[in-house]
Amino acid sequence: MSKARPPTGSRRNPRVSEAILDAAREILTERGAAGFSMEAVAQRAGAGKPTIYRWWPTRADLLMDVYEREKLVSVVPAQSDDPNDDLLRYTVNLWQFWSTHTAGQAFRGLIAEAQSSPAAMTALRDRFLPPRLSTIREMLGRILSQASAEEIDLRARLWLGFSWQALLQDQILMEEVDIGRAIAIITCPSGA
Amino acid sequence: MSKARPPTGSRRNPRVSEAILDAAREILTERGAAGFSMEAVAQRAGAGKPTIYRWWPTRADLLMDVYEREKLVSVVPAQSDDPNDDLLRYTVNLWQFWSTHTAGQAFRGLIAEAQSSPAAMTALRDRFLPPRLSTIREMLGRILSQASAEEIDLRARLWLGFSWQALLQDQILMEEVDIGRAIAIITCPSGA
Amino acid sequence: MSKARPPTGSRRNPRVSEAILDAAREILTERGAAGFSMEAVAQRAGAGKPTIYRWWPTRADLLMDVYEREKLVSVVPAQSDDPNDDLLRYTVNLWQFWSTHTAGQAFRGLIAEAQSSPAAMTALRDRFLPPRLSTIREMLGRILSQASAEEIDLRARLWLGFSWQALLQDQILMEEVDIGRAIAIITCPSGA
Amino acid sequence: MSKARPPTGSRRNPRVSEAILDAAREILTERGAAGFSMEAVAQRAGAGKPTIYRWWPTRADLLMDVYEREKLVSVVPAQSDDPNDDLLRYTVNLWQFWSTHTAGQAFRGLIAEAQSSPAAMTALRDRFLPPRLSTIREMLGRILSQASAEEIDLRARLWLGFSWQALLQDQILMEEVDIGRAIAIITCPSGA
DNA sequence: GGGTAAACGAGACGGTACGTCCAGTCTTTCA
DNA sequence: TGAAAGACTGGACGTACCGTCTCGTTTACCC
Repeated sequence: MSKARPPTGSRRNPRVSEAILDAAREILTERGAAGFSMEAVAQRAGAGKPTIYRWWPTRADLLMDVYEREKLVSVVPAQSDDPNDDLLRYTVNLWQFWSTHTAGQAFRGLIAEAQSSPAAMTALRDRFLPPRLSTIREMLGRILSQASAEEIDLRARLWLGFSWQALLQDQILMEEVDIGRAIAIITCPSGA
Repeated sequence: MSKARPPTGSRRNPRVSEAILDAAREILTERGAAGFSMEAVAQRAGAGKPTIYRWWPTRADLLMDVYEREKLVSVVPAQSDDPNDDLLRYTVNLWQFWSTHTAGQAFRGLIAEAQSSPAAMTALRDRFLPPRLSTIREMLGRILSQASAEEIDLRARLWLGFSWQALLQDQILMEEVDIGRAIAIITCPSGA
Repeated sequence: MSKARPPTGSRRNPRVSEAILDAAREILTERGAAGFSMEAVAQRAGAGKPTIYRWWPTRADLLMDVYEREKLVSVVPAQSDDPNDDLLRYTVNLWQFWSTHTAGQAFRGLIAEAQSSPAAMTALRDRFLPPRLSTIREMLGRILSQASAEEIDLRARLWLGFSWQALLQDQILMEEVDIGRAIAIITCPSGA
Repeated sequence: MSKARPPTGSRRNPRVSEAILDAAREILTERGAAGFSMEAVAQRAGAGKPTIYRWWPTRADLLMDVYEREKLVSVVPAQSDDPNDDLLRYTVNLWQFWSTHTAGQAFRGLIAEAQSSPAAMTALRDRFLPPRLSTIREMLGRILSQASAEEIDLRARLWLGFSWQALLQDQILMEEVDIGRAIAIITCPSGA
């Protein structure tokens, strides 16, 4: 599986990073989070393990990077004049993205890793999630324009949890209608 | 109707099961999900690995059993005349249970395991969660007495996801007020 | 694989011994010395391991017993008026016996066992071999009527070694002619 | 028991092989073939099991290697002008070698292993024995200069068997006189 | 334009854990 | 009371990865 690659000498070789990320992606797609090991990635990429560890010190780093690259391709928050629909579209796209691409497996692996590795937990909480939560908060803010930051944050967590429980139970195949109703609930106007 | 002859031979030794579950509990408490290995449990329990595998064929089985036994001790759904408060109490107790006992680590380990082991995923989804979701549905049903089963189920998932995201981010330390507000949101009356 | 068997309570049940020996024989035949374990025998016989250990305290005992029972069937030293031919016949029969029956595997297992178990070594040397060596000595004595006991014993060992090295190398398929020539050599008249 | 050893990186570290072979030798000497396990060798050598399996895929490989290294030290066929005496000397030396060194245990372990492992049998028959049988054939050839190859081969097997039966019965303590007489018999001139 | 430094493939290495098999012993049940 | 059978501890099996380390090779940059 090792592709012939001309060495670049003393500068970082971008082909190598590419090969490694490709390999990681392929393994996640073919064998899921279970088959994902640094060993397997190195093997498939035709790279040495130290090379991987040099650029991605932990498994979490690699998983996050794979996820990011996939993300670029598809999920982008829209900004129409119906913010409610924007959030629905975004959510539906995200679930789609998780179910049809490598990303779902990468994310599942990342969350699993975080349960046993403090470093991965930190990376997840402090690096990976914040920008994503921001996006959600921003969308929710457009819907509930008068709500406090705490209120928004709480609803963002509800949204996050709803998506996670579906992913982590391998139940991300859900009718758009149902997702819409869930969105409706977590955006319901706060009790006076 | 011929009476089946009861099998002869030694009976399962309850002290052994106890020792194994105790060891598992202690390891989860002391070292968290990361340090939890069948090997370590066997070691600490002074038991042979085959003995463990005889009664708990997979890691998930053992984790679930540890969780169950802990559960008996503490979290029980109340049934007062304020169903809204019942749900809050239950949730607060559960988070408390997760944070102060072994249970949180066991559950985190179980969810992580399910991400890479199909058997664990099946066990989680088909054996572990159903009774718990039932409890939640029942409580939600008392609050939203006119809602359809699908509606209740959806809100149960929202509740589940909210709890999971907190647990899986190691953020189960939350003000009771906030939990209350989250509960309020997922029980908000469906838009007429 | 367990055959239904009425239990007999506090008297030894001959059916059990039979079942165990049968199982041992079958396993040796089907899987060779490699697959022969007390566990497997107990399993196949539908017996408990302690039952086996009660009557055959070591693996060697069981192997020897299996060998003995097979032996009754076939190899008997003849006693014609050509003692040289008697020995040849006996040897050829023995090799045949080893190659076509369970016995070869049992014997190989016994010798192997003796290399790591002092008890098995003792049993082999002091119980199993003596009667067999006697038979050989007796036959050799008829051929070399004037040789001393030491002389006979030495040649018996040569005969024994010749057969063993063939068995232990899985090379017991040898032309009768060659066996005959080997016999001729070890019975050659001692140098004057 | 692990001795500090500088790592050598991507080239095989000879100190490691040494440590492993030393450990294997020591265990054979101290505990005999019975106590010889890959686990114990790894433990004593301060090496990981995979390291052992990398270089010696089977137990037989390791036993053979231990045997070879010992051999270098002592048993070498002489070539005087009395070929008969050469063979005697060689045999006596070999038995001595088996009885006073680690080698006897290694060889016994190897033969035992071959009875239950086809791979070990192959290694024994196709790799280990041939050079040794050649030596013997060569010596016998010098004694019986007119004998055919088949004749020599047969007598080589007699010699081999004689040595084996002594080793495998733990009876390698034999008077040199007796060994001499056995040699005399298997080198007796073939009947006209 | 020759020497140095970094990146890289390769893979050895000590470890930990896996899940399984077997040896022997202990305990319980039943005739 | 003693035979039978299942449960048990414990040790070894052979394998998969972990993360670290050291090699030797190949450029790219700097003096």
